[in-house]
Amino acid sequence: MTTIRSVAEEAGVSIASVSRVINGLAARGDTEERVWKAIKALDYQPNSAARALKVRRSEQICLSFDDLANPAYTMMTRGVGQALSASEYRLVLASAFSSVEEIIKHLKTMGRGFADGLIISPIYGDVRITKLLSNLQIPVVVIGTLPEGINADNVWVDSSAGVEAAIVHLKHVGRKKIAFLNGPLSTNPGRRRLAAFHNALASNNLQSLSENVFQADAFSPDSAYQTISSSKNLSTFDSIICANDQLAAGLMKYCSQNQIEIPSDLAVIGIDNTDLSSLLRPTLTTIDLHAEERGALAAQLMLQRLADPTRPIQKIVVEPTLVIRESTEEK
Amino acid sequence: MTTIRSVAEEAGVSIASVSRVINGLAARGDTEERVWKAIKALDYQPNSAARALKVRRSEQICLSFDDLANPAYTMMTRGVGQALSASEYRLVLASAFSSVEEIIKHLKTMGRGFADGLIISPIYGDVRITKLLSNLQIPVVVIGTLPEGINADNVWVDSSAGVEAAIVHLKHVGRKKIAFLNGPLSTNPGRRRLAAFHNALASNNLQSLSENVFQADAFSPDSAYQTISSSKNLSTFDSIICANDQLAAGLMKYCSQNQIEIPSDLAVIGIDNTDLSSLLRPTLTTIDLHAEERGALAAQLMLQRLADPTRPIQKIVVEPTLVIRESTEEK
DNA sequence: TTGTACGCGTTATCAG
DNA sequence: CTGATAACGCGTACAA
Repeated sequence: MTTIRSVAEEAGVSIASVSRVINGLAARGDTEERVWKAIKALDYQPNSAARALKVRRSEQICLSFDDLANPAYTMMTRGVGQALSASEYRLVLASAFSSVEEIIKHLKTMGRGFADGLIISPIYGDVRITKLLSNLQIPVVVIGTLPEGINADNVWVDSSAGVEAAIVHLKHVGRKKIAFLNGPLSTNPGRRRLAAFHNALASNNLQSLSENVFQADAFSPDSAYQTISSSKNLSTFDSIICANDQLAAGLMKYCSQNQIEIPSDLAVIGIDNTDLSSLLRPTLTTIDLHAEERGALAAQLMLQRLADPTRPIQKIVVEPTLVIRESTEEK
Repeated sequence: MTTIRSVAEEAGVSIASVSRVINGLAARGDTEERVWKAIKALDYQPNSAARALKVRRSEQICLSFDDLANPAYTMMTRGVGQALSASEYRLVLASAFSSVEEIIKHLKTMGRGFADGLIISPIYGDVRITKLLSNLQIPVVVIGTLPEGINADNVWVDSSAGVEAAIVHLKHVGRKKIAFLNGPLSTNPGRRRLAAFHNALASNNLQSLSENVFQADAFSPDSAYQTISSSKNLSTFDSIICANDQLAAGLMKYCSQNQIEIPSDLAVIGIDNTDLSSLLRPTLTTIDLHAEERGALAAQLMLQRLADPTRPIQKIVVEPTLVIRESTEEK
């Protein structure tokens, strides 16, 4: 193994000089030159564990969320990864595959100092998670709604405004009987989007028809398909907003199999603007929540906080964008 | 900060005893009890940097690939993440966002000991990557074709067999004029899948029509769309195999915009069996290369090698599966 | 400007 | 079975 000692020997200087050269501190020209030469010759790489132990920084940032299967999180991961790739920090992934217990396990190990910061998108409102987060000794950036009592940098998107815009749009293209296909109510997005739906109906003077909420038990196409298949009142509505594109895709599959024409029989709107939305037939009108951008913003917040721990807490609000495609064209 | 010393003090024993208790070595009943009590009381977590420095293991496994934007890699990541989540190892992501230079940068830092193993899917045949890989001091598992001269555990899928099966299937449903929509030739999959196409045509006594290869410059829907739009001979063919589902989706978009009926005018086959394939209209016949499973297998190979560095090199071959859907139904 | 020496928090060795 | 102590590789006072 090639350590800082071997380099020092090779270059004929002390280890202190090698360390200084590496960390860009003052050194005489020829010393510097010899050190770099030795480093190249031996292909020396500072040991990150020793360095971390000494400087108390791991140069790693942990990204934690609930389910990598959800494309929205994939997009976020890309944003974070891209923003971090230019920095000195590595990205450690801690996806929990939809289990609160796993997230808690992860959070507990965060005290070990293997990460300098945590970016987390906590979709379950579990109090244990909140408690662990608030006890954390490293900076936290939350993507999504900030849990009660947590004071952290935050990237937030007003999904309610997106749902509102969707309903305004539906009204504008002449739809009045609007339904909502929701994901699990055990999640923050599920609860928030449903509430937004009801509020938006009211604020637009639209009737809230009975049984206008279809409740899927996961944010997945299959779950949407099951839910819709087993409920018999879809034909009551002329339009439906889905809590994400995956749900919309599952719904559209059901429609195409049951001779329900989109958009003539039923207008459909999704959320997230995933790749899916422009590839489905018809193409899907959707609320872009800018997941990738939010990931990048969260990473930037983290880098800034790491660079200056004293700066005031920041909250960045991202505005949703309604992307209009074929699935809501006028009849 | 609470260290092993504080725990020792609290428990009234030596730090050596604390270390032993933690690592499950022999200790007298009451000693053990007091140590655990102190650990709970102080909420002690061993510092991972100090531990890594001492035992020369970071308990991290690095996953490196070229582009997280490609759903196939997302699926792989999930497989790896899930397989690792039960282990003591963390998953460090090093996605390179389609730049060879970035991969090389990552590989160079692997010498620092921040990861105990590297799982990599090198799709560019760059010699510098091969060289860096062979110099690595930690175990490597390669997903995909093993670069010349590299001796590593390997998870390989015979995509040629998949293409062959696709062509047999097309022939069986009465298609004879088969085209191929390829991704970049600068990638291993691009080169291999194209070769497989030509071989399969020959072995099935099918005519290789002129200009039967459409060459996209990325494995993305947009790229497929551009490529097909700017080439005027698509109507020459009655069927087309695409180098992945993304390309197929882009192609299908073009078709639906240009009144080309699938499957009656053109049968379409994709590769990867991503979520997309069952959600597109018509649903897409595709070659499942079992990306998630390959990721999980690679992780298992890595865990096994880490547990026993002397075990012989393993190569796991995954068989592709042709998933038949609507896009290749008989006319 | 350079070198010596110490400490970061652990694990592991070796006497007791 | 336990406790003192020497590493692990690096960064940095402090002294030269």
